[in-house]
This record gives sequence, structure tokens and C-alpha cells, in this order.
Amino acid sequence: MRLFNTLSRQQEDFVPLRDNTVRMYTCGLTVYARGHIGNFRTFVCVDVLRRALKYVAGYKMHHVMNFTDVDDKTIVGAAKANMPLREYTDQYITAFREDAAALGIEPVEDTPRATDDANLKAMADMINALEQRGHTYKSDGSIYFKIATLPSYGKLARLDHEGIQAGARVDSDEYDKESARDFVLWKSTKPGEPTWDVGCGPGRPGWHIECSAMALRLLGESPIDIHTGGVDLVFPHHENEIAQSEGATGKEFSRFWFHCEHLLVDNQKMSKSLGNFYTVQDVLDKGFRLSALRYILLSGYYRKQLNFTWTGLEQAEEALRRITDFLGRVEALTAGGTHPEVNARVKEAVDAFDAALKDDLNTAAGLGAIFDLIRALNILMDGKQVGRGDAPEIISAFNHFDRVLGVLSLRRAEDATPPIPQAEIDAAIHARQEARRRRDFGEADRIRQDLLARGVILEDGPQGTRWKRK
RNA sequence: GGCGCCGUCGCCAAGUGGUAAGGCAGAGGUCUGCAAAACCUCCAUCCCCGGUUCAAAUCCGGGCGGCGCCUCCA
Repeated sequence: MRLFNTLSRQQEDFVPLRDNTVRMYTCGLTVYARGHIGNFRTFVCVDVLRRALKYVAGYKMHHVMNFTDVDDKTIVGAAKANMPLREYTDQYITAFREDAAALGIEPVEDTPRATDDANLKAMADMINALEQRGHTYKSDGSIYFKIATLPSYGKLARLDHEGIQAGARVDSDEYDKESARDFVLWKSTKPGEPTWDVGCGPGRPGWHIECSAMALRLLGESPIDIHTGGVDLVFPHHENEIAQSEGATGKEFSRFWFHCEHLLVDNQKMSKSLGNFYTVQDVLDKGFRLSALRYILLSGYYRKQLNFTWTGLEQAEEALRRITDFLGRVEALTAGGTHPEVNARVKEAVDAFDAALKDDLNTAAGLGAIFDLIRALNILMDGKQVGRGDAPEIISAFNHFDRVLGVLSLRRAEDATPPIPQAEIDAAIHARQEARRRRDFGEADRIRQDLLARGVILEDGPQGTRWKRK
């Protein structure tokens, strides 16, 4: 598997360090609000990475994705809502899980949250280790990381140190730092704020320490294999994670850094602070399906910005329809027999698909291989060159594609819940058949129109009438 | 101001030295009671200008345009 590594700014061959198991960490959501589809672009891309590592490269996964459930925004939000912090963040964790499931994101092995006792303890341990190695200083009860003690600082972001200007950084907590570049590891308690005393004084964790501590606690000894997140995390978050982890252990933190580019709206970054975001629910409210959303999110290269448009969703919807219609056609095959030509085409497509995914997740090329196969097999079906006996092989190839893309199963699940009760559809199809037999096409068309208006499309074929969701 | 990414058909998007994948939309045709679906055919020389090369969308230089990071952020 070739993967672009932000650390080297190059594609590299990826192989897990130990036990054929990929130890991967993903920076998850800060749970002060519902995630938007820009957030989910990253999580869908990471999901495709995870699935490609499992189902194409054949590795086992130990994948951790955290929830940041304590920071300025969660604290302020909980106070405003007059709720305990934990209860406040619970809502958004639940919402995230719902949205993630609805988008076909595979559950990962561990989903720690920062305020779990074991994690807070791990943070304190790491801070103490940093203290022993002389990387910290205290000021007003807070503990800071002293960047000057780590010469390699900046290796990920490759930022000019002088470019990080003193005073430019708006630290809402207004603690005293020796240098603008230094960052807080543990924040001293302020009145009315939640506080923990787990071994490095009363206070609460800084943003970066949780990921370093949880990654190493759950994934084991450094280095872990892959660390992922959105590009905006490269600096300062990931740079600081490296500083903490490598400062504390003296060993490389993560071998690969995988970053997803942003989702744009109107060619601008989609973000909560700009207010130009859509949620999963917004997409549903507009009448689109989440399979289409997932399709559009994974159809381009993950390292390229993706401009989100409703037109794009419509196009994704149609593209997906082409695939599912094809599969419907395969499932409806009646003539017997198998054909070597089918076998050859399928093998070709699977190889091309796997090669594309192994090439730094070239999903666009992978989809190209799928559509090439669809065209080839449609031509063969038209020429009666595909039989019932070929179907299992074709279907198993598409199951393989979808283990990685995770979009067809989503579509099927959507289709499995018809907008009208199944019995009603069947009755309408039957009534329409009767009308057609009488050559009462006015009535037949009326029935079809009626179903269409209620979200069901009818298609007449040689084997009778099929229905599908609009 | 510093660092980085990007600019391929109406829209989306692969390809990164050997003569432009794929999807959507569009046009014509086959099929159909009509549709739909499906199939066939058609539909770009790659932002501009120079340069390197037998050969460039692909490499180099210079423009123009867009975006991101440098501050919470997926």
C-alpha cells in the first residue's frame, strides 16, 4: 500500500510495524456541537483508509478514535445549557455515532473520551515524564511545554519558527507563557470550571495532551503506525502531539501521518466558526440520501479540496443509481450457464480496483474500474452472454468493492425500507398489470404516476415489473 | 508577509514524459403501449506565455486565478 506521509511529504510504502496489525489513531470530534459534513468528509476518508487496509491489503486493525469532551467550547456550552459537562457532551457523542452509522462508517476498536479516568491518568503520567525530562515549566499553576527544549519541533508542519509570532496567538485562557510558541499541557483550575487532580496538580487537560496519551495508552509502545485527521490539525495540534509524545518517550510517535483535505462550500472552508456548514440532517431534509453523500465524499482524492454542491449530490445520486440498477439486472438473470468472458472481465476489474486503492487511495480510479466493468457486462448481458451461473462471481466482486467503499450496502439498506408499505406496492403493480392487459394505458400510467409521486419508480422488463425507490 | 496545495469537456473527476479513464448532463439511434432502465454512436488536447525533450496535460521558469495553514477548527 502506497500512502502519502505528511511527515516526508511523499508517498511511501506502508506496512504495519508489528503483528500484521495496523495501529491507527484518528483525531475525532470535539463534542460541543453536532458534526457537519465537512467533519464527516474526514471521517469517511479515514473509514475508506481503514477498509482498504483491512479488505484490500489484508491487515488487522487496531483503530482508535477519540472524543474531545473537555475544552473551552464544551465547558462554555455546558454552562450555557446549565448541564453537567459529561451530560452535555454525551448528547453530541450520541449524535456523532448516529450520523457515522448513517454514513456507513465502520465502528472502530476504541473510542476513548478525554475525561475517562484512565485517560486523565495517562495524561498526568505523560506530563510527569515530560517534567522529568525537562520539557516543562509551570506558570500560575498551569504546566507548559517548552518548545526550545525539543530541537526537532516543527518537523511535521515545517513552519518557520519565527513565523509563529508572539501575541498573534489568541489564548482565551490568558495564561502566561515564556514563549508564544509554547503550549499548555495542563491548565490550572479556574472558578466554576471542571477540574481533576490525577497526579500533576488540580486542573484540566490542554487540547493536545489527550491524543498523545490516549494513543499510546491504547495502541501500545511508540511508534504507532498511522495517525490521521483533517489538514487543519497539522499545526498546531499534530505538531504538538509529536512534541509531547516524543519528548516523553524519546521515541518516534507515529510513522505515518495521513491528512484529509477540507470540504468547501462556495469554495470556502466549511466550518462551524464561519457558519457555512450543513449537517447530515440538512442533507436528508433536502431530500437526498446519505448513500449519495458518502459517494460524493469518497469519489475524489482525499488530498484535494472538495467543493460541496447540491448539483454534485444529484450527480452522485445518479452515478449510484447506475450501479444499483446494474446489480438489479444481474440479480434478475434467468438463463443458465457461466461464461469465461465474464470471469476475465471481473478479474480485470478487481485487479484494477485493488491497484487503484493501494495507490494512496485512488478512489476515483477505483470507481472508474467499476464503471468499466458495468459497461462491459451490460454489453455481454445484452448479447445473452451472461448467465445465472455468472451472477455469484459478479456479485462477490461488487461485495468486495463495497467492503472498501461502503456505499452500496448503505444504498441497499435505504432501498430496503420502501417509502410505501411493500404490500401496497405489490397491489399497485398487480392492478397496473391488469390495466395493461386490458390495454387501459390511461389507468396504468395513472398508477405509475401515483407511485412515482410517493417515491416509487416502476420499470417494466421482460421478467415483469420491478420497483425501486426514487 | 511566511509556508503549502490546486487550475483537465457544461458540471464532477482520473491520468504526472509517449500521444486525454470514468460519472452526470446533452444529441442521434435500438428496445418499449408509453415511459424508465439498458445498449450503440457522438461530444476536450488539458488557465496563459516561454523553455527542456524525438515526444509534455505531465518536467523547468514566469504570469494569471482559486483555496488552505500560520489563531479554536475535520
